[in-house]
Amino acid sequence: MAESESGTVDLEIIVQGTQEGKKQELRLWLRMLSTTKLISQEIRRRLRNEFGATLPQFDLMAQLYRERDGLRLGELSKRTMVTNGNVTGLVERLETDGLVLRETPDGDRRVTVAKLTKKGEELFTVMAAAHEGWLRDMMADVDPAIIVELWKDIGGVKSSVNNHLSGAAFD
Amino acid sequence: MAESESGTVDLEIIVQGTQEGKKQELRLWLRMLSTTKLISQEIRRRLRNEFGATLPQFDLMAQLYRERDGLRLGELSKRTMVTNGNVTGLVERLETDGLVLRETPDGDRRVTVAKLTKKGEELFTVMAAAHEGWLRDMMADVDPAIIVELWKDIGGVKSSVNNHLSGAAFD
DNA sequence: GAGCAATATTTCAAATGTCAAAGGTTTACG
DNA sequence: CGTAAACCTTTGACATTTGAAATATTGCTC
Repeated sequence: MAESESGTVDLEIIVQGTQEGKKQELRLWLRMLSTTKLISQEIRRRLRNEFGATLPQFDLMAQLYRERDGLRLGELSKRTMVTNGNVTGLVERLETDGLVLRETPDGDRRVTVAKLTKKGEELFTVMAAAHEGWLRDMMADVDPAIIVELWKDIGGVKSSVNNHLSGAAFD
Repeated sequence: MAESESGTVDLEIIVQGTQEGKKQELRLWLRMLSTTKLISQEIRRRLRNEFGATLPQFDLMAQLYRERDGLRLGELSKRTMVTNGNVTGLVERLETDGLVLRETPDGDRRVTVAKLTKKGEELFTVMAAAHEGWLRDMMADVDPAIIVELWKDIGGVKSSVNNHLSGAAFD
């Protein structure tokens, strides 16, 4: 990081400017998208082969795992970035498998809260450990310092995107 | 976690090591995933509102646009990172809308080649320009140098992942 | 307390996505 | 030739996804 402060003009920037200069964002986006797809597919494959689970199910369970008191479906929807209607079906299937249960709190009958069952917790614990290992494996060739830097810089991208949405959203 | 090179010990690494040290990859992955989802949703929304198109359709057309002679469905499947069966339906719908056409080459009747129609080309040209602009907007707050750096470093991640897949794939 | 806006979830139709199996075609080999 | 292996696409069963409309419940206002 930190090239060319004030005063001097950096050659690299000039080169970029003349070569392309405009489509850097598009190029970055395409690479982010393909890399994310690649990793997703790999995780999906392993979740399926080793646990008979799907990635959205894993994501949903991950959210419930860190909120042992359960989450309202709307909250689940926000945290998993999945639409409401989608959460309904997802939770339904997980309930069928006995991994999640639904209950309506006394105070407000509009609300449905989903929780992990004992069985769900146990399964998730195993899956989460495997999942973390898969990611370490996949990124094994990447310098740890780069990983930290990527995390920060992608955070910057995320913030920028959040500030330029047409609809409404945040982090 | 294999830190510490020879001689000097970097403070930052120590801090990382004591704080977490292990889950950096997972943390990065979660951020990549959420950021990608965020951008995807925004692009999807705008494609729908402004052009009545979907993101997978746009992706598919983008591939055909840069291969004016058309692509075999298998090639389309690889480039869009979508399964064969999915490409079939995608192309079918685009054909219904008159944006894409299918033809079987003389030499090999197993093959189906998809091409953009005139109408498809014209629509894609307009969409692509808008699409690029949206990305520039969304990433407007990110330093251009960071964008280039992210592109490179994510490339490194992609390579690493490709080298550690359980199934088979490449770039 | 009747009516209505705000909340929260579900339902619905259409599209996308995976995987596995089935269908044709071509190629290679004996 | 004739058959088996290899190749390419489609089909089928399910799961996920979105967006919009429908339901249900609560809370507020007059």
